Amino acid sequence: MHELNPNVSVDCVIFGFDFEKLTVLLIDRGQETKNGPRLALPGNLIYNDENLDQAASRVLDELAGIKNIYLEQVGAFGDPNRICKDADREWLQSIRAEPEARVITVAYYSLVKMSDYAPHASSFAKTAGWAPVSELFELAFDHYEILLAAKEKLRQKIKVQPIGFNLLPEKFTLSQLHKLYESILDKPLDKRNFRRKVQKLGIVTALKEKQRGVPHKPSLLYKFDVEKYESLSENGFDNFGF
Amino acid sequence: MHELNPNVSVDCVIFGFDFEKLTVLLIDRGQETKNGPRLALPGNLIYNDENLDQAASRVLDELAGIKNIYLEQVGAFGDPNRICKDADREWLQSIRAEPEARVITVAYYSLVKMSDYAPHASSFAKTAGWAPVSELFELAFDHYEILLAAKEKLRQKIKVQPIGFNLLPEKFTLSQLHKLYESILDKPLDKRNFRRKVQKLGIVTALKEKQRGVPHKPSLLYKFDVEKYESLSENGFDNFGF
DNA sequence: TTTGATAGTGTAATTATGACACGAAGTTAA
DNA sequence: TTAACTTCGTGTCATAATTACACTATCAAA
Repeated sequence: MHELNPNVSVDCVIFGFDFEKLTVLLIDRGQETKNGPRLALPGNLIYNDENLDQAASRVLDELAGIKNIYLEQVGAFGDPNRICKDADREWLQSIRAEPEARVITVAYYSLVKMSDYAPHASSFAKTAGWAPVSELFELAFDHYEILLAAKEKLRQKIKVQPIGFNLLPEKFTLSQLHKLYESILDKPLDKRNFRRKVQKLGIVTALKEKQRGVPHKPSLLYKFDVEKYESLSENGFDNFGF
Repeated sequence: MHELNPNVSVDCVIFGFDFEKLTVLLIDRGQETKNGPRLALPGNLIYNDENLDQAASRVLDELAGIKNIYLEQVGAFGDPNRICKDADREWLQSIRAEPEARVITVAYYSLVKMSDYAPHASSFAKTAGWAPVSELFELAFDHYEILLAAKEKLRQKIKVQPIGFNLLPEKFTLSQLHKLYESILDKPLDKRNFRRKVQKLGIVTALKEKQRGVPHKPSLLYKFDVEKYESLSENGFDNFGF
């Protein structure tokens, strides 16, 4: 039946990249609650006739207008006190949860091309906006904990699979890719070694086109080469790591 | 309140190692159901006043008498049809789930020293027993899918952290460790290269003691050296990979 | 034309990996 | 007691991957 499950929600950690830092999409719950910060991850209860992945996609679309993106489960979070029933009563009602129910949440992270998604307001969130991950230190509920877990999953995943391209536009420079990897891995990577490695992987193709309008030497643009990536994967190659 | 949550369960993939193959602890539900095999992962509904990790530990203890072991979350599984309400009505009742409720499960995997745990029967399971992972092809509900996901998590994890020792007795031989890694990674590893790598890691210590009672040249015994491992970890070393 | 900013490039030393074979040390059975 | 069997334990060499490191080129703006 198409009804809300009062015990299970999904929360989405939507990562973006502003060419400088890794960012995350947050919603502003409008008013300070007694026990917590205003900023929260977009999330909502699931319906009983959808699976978890579908629920995450739906929430992403409803709350941020985002469709068809890279989405991966982080895990389930279920501390009995993860939501404070007193302080967050109003909030719980606004998402149609029963204020007395215990809510377990399944967290997802997703990677989007930041420019594609101008955050929009919804009935649930007064406003939504991008915040640099490294400048956040608290969020509502247990969402900061979820954010850290998502960041860690992303870090591990990107060491092993070339998913970073989901955060960049179709055409990008190797410097941008470089900074992206540094942001996610939280450590400096040698420029020349990075470029050598990327080029040896063989999954980026240089375009016959340069950056325009920059006040310095323009960089060659590259694209992620899906065909090459897939043919490598099919042939058992599985080391796309950094 | 200490009551069952009808919508959320935990299921545990308990891995063991019989010195030949990776095994998993399964319970036998006693009778064939209309739609599925008898063998299932140990699992049960959670209580509303425990967190998910606690629930997994509790279930492990109740269903298999296992305490204080390595435990890691695999993820949440929530397909609306993961449990067939008609065929499994009896089973649902036996674990006190409401037959009409939709149950989402949070899966964990754990690593135990097989010899420490003689599987026992419980009120939920007629019998419990170890089965080689590689010889299984179906399980009740979506448990085979969960098993595969757990195996994959374990594979990824062991590439990066020395958790394999949880599957071995205190004293073990390098050949046993070697076979363990081959079982988990599902591929042959060169003996000499493996031994070189393990020894260079510096987290096993040779004992002044040999294997006894084997009908061939006895092997030196080793132990996992927790202190060395921790001091390496603290100093930022993080490549325990294979 | 100078300044400032980023792009783009190569080498050499070190370390890690992968392939490969045989004598040693026990037990068992003839 | 000897022969057969099984697993243990070891080293080298070729190749590949990683690390550390510095200067010139190209563009825009002042």
